[in-house]
Amino acid sequence: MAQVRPMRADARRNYERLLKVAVEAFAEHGEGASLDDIAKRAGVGSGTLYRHFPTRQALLEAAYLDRIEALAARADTLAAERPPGEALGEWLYELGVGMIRMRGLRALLGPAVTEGDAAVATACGDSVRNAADRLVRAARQEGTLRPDVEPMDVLRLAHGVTTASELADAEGRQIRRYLGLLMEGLGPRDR
Amino acid sequence: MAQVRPMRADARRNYERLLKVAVEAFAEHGEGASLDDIAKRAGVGSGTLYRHFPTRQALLEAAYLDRIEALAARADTLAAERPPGEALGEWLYELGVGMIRMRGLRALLGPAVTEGDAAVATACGDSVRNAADRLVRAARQEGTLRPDVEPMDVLRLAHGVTTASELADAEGRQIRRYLGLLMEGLGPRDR
DNA sequence: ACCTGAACACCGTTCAAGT
DNA sequence: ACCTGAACACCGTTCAAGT
Repeated sequence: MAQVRPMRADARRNYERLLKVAVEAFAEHGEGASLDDIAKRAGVGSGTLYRHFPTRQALLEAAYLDRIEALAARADTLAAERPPGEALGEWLYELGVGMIRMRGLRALLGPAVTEGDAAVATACGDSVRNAADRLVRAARQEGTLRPDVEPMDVLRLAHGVTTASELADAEGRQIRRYLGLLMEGLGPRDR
Repeated sequence: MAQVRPMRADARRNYERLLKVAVEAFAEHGEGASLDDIAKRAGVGSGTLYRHFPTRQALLEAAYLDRIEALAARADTLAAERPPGEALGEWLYELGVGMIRMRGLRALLGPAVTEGDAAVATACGDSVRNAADRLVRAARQEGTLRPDVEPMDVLRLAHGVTTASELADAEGRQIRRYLGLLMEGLGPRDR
């Protein structure tokens, strides 16, 4: 692994300003927020934005990296505090609430759960997939999750249910209920 | 209701060419297909497209109206042929397959299941909601569907599950399985 | 009554020129 | 080494001029 050379002072400053403005812009206008506008609001030329973040996905990833890591850490906390099935359900709920509150997070997580043969190995994707892996494995062992359901299935379905609850209302008030119905379906067969 | 005056011959011709090209373009490039390109390919000025279809939604609706009506009719056929729960499941499956095959149909149906206090009363939306209404009511009566689940909930969740299966792979090979898990969750509580 | 296409605004992306 | 901003391509939308 190449040692990452420290950025020049002005580059570092621009990088940080861009991230700060990007989070605001994504919150305001969703994942489609104008990149040109972000550059302008950050007071840099558009070329500078592209230099630091060659694609929209790269910018999204950098902007939400810390919240993704917080979510991953939260998975461990929940796993330690509650029985596996409950931990998984609560984690998915918090993930869903995050995707609704921080518009742009969902756009970032979509590709991470897509069967993209390559190019999906992003840092964010790995964090989320690993967290889901741990929770799903435990719930399966406990017997509260069907054995044929994979972590990726759970992530995709949670993503879909979040979308569904956003269709109900923009604030996602149905998310808990919809996730409950999903979890019921993911439980062991019993008839 | 105002009597709809017949279109002038050239207008009618343009209208139809636009629809035909639009279906192709949406299939090829998804809901975001370039309107300018559609006009060009249909051999009309861009103004003509806007005259006939003031918004992208209006074009989507006109393009898919017949398939929506076929789906609504299909609901009645299924209701006559199978027990209610099965009819609902199969109908949702066919709806999902349609949304994956005809990219653009999902974009059309999204707003139709959104809690938009107004402006949602489109012809397409009404057809789909009515069909879902009949199937859901019957399944509830039969006892294979939880009584607290509304038709709109079912439509939204099916929409979400379809999105989830498209995340798995572009052809939606998981849709049957994912819908099965959802239907399990929508069944009566039994423990 | 309907159509055309130029005009305008906006956005993404690249790259030559600057420091 | 990094930044700037003009330049280009593309798209949505409107509207004056045409038939």
